[in-house]
Amino acid sequence: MAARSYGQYCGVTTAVELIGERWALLIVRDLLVGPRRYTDLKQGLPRIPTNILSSRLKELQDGGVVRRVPLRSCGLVYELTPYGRALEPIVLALGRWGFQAMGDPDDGDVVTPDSLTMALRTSFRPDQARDLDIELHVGDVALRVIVRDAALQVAQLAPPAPPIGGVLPAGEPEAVVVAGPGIRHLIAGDVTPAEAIAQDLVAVARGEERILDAFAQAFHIDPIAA
Amino acid sequence: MAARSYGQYCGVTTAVELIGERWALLIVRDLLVGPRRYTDLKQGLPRIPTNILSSRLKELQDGGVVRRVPLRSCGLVYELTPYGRALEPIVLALGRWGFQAMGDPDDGDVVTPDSLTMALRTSFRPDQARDLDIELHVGDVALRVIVRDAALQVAQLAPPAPPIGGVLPAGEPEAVVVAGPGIRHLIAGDVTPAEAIAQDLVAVARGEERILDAFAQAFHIDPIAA
DNA sequence: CCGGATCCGAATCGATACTG
DNA sequence: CAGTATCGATTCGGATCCGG
Repeated sequence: MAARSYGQYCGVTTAVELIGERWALLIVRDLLVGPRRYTDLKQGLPRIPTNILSSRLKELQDGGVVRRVPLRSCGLVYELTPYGRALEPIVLALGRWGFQAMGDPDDGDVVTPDSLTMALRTSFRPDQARDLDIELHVGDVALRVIVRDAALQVAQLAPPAPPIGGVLPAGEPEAVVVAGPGIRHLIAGDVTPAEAIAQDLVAVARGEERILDAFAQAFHIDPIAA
Repeated sequence: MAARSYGQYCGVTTAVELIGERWALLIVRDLLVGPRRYTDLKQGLPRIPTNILSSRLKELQDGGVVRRVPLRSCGLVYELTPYGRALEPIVLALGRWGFQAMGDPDDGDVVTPDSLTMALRTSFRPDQARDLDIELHVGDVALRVIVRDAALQVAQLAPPAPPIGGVLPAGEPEAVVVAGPGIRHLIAGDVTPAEAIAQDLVAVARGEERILDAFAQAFHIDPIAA
């Protein structure tokens, strides 16, 4: 009853009624990284009005997409239901599609830990990836990015405390990579790793610059054939 | 500058800013069937206010998703750009996802030729499909559905004249199938073809009832594993 | 008929403040 | 921490109108 109906009996329409409202899919995006508390979501979506976050969570619960789970250690988290988790390939595909249209960031655009985590998942190519273990900084966000046996693992380091259930990987990364928004040119294959360094899109603060070859191979989004 | 920004530098966010406004993805759904005129779109989306249709088309053009093409035979059509057409797997996946949540139709819900066409594409399994040629009626909508060599072809018959570029298949269909909304239970595999007939979800008006076996095999959506 | 543009009331959204 | 309340700013929906 939350969403005004489109008046059509159709799967796409039903889907859009469930997750098509403003902010809804971004909430799902963040929950795909892991369960989150109300406050975590609010921080990860800095511009969302709190009443809207509240409404969306209620609607997503009514739609069977999200579940509210009390924690034994006080507090509660929101997490995706299996049905909600089934959106993962769709959100990843949307991320790849939208990636093509990303220009330079507008003033005030931020990068959040969850959005960057999903961006990495979005561009990850299991079949091309060799093992890799780096610390990646973009803006304020710091992630530990580990590829092992064609599997991607991302842990959030700096801004807040590690999220619930997030286990910090032991050991030291092979390298520390510091990047800005221009890193998308590396992922898009517009520039080689060497060019990316030369143009200051990316810097390797510690470790060998050759690590970027492995990075660019593991994380890549092909342009849409015209 | 149409869409209010979410303030994040992220592919998913960019995608949602391009196609996340109300009605936008349904316009894309219809355009995935083929180029459409303004009036076609308005008919296929009976509840869309005309000013909204107008705004969305403008925004989709600005976003590089839709193109406005004047026809030599007078008039003009909207069609997807290659970038817009790249949404096809996403829209199909969303249709499959939303299908799981479809209950019975609400009062006033309609089925349109384009939505039914996309619903068939959504549920089509090329690897399982044997050749098939039927006329399918759901509500007022009549389609000619042809499977040949694991390829699906759908032509719209009754309500309006065949759409631009739509070629009516020659010859007679093997069968005429008349269904209601309950056909989704057949596609979901909740019922066998025989049960679907017994429960009056589907009727074979002409031809052999066994044709439904081929139909159910070609068009199927697996439930999401819980 | 086609392809919209305009106007206006209703519903939603955004920003801020406030509470258990 | 996890929301609710309030209120002005936008957007949406429905109807009408207009030029070709």
